[in-house]
Amino acid sequence: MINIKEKIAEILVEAMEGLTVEEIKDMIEMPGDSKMGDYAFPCFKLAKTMRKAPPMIAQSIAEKLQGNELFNKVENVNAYVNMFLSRAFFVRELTQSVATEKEMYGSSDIGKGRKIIVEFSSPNIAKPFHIGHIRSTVIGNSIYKIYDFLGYDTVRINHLGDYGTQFGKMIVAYRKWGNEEDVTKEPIKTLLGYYVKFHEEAEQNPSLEDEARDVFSKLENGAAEEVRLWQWFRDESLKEFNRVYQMLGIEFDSFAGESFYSDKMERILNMLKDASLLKESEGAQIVDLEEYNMSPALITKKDGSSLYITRDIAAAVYRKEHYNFEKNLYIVASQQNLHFQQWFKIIDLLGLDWAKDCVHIPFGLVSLEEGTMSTRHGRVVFLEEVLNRAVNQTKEIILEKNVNTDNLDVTAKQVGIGAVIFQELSNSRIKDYVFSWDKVLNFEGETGPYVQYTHARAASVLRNGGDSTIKAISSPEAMDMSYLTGDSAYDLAKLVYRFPDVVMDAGEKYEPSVVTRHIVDIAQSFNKFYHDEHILVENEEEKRAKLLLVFAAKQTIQNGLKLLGMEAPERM
RNA sequence: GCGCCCAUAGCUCAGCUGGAUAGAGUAGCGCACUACGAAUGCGAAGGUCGGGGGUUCGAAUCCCUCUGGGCGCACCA
Repeated sequence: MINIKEKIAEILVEAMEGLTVEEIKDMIEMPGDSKMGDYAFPCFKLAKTMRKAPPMIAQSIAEKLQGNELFNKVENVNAYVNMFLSRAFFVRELTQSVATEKEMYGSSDIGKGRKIIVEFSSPNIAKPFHIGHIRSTVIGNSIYKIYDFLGYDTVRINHLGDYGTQFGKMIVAYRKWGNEEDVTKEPIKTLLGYYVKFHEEAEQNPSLEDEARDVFSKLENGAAEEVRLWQWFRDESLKEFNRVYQMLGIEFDSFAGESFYSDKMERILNMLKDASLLKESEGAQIVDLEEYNMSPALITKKDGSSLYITRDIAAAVYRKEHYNFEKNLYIVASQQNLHFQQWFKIIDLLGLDWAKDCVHIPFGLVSLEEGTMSTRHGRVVFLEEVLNRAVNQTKEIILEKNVNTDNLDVTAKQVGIGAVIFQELSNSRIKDYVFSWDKVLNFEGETGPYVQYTHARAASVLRNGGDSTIKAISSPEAMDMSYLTGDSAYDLAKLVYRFPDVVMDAGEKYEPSVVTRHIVDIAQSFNKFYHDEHILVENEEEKRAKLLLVFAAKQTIQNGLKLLGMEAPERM
């Protein structure tokens, strides 16, 4: 498809000395108000170099552009050059591209041969998968989808929290109060119970903490009984996690969690020693980061056992050697900002120049109305329950509205789970939010169901279009686009046109909400078009042209939903 | 105490690397189903962009400062 900004810049470059096409391109704006044109060029900055008043510069530029086939009108308003595209020409270009590229519309090959690792979800074994975990899981999955769509060679890693002192606690608790039958029957709830009980007891009896650390130390040294229990807890937990991943339609390329690096940490310790970075303090080994304005990083405890920072360093080194990534992304809560800053600095100090390629992508905190979520106090909302309730609610709505679906259960799942995902990806990552049932079960306004509904509605129109639809899509070049020059049709086309840029932008910012927002805009614009214009008209030429635009909108919404990790139902 | 993040309509949030009159959704109010799906659309109303300085032709956006909130800061992850 033609790149309009570039085209404009190429024409303008002749009129402006000393500026490159790229620089001019960056100066071109797309006004929010279409009365001021489709593209605009502010001339204020040029005043100094060209030594002329901005309005005069605008006037001469406008004259240069007038008469070009790309534009319908070019005018000079308040030192802005406002450009109005030739609508028929534009809509033709656009709809042809979408009809040709279809499910690849918006994709790119800029990532070809470039490896990117996305670490996300990473729940703690033996603890429930609660609503706090949805963020890393869903945001990470979408970032993976976006990079995949941009042509990158992606690796999804679930860095399971399957190691550490918490397992010492779990094992101690199991031995004191647990039994095998309960764990097998309901693994996570039972294990959580042990964990909670452990902390209650430990308040009275602090020596339990030491006992737990001791047990973890044994586990790390390969003691048979400890390893057996740990393995069992891990297996049972994974079964339960996989059920949630399946509901969400999320997969991973690797489940190499923290335990995977158990035998790779000694090497890291040696590297740190060789670089003279290790220092003893209060019996523990630390890296002093004071001159970088950070608190010291604790590498090993006084009993010699490891901490997660060392595992993260070991994981990064392993990944560099095993995958040779170009970028290594961590979708982890903002609470861990300092942790990442610390160990990024440490690998930098180790002289590993790829430290700069490791990126922490933080997101805000989810809390409950009654306060911060706390696993050990049992104050959590289970993700599975949220998903199930959303699905049930959807079922009720479908039955109540008596709409036609192919399959009630499948559709309810697509819409209900989609609603939860969509809401999660609606706002900027970094914002904190308070979980509320009312909000997560509300399907009106800027929600997933709204976008999916719009998609289904477009699908319905295309079905009703029958043969005309097929002809429109198969030979888009044979269309009379003058039927698509009305404001609502044209506004829709402009939004569809921006989709590839939006995907790119979302990738650069690691921000799926950019895609979410944009498909809401497209849906709104489509619904307006739908109300303003009759699509299935008598005139075959007009009908086909309009169906082609409907197809372009529907396809773009679908591509966007896929990038969020959602389904795009044909009926709902 | 130190560090990082957030603050825009009653509520939840957009606002692109500074650009023309700050936009959606939601709640409340008033409309529109004899056209292709009303989980929809349209209209009116709703703002000292947390306060104060500064840079600039131009600031919600950049800099400084204050206030309010969140998170983190040694043997958990």
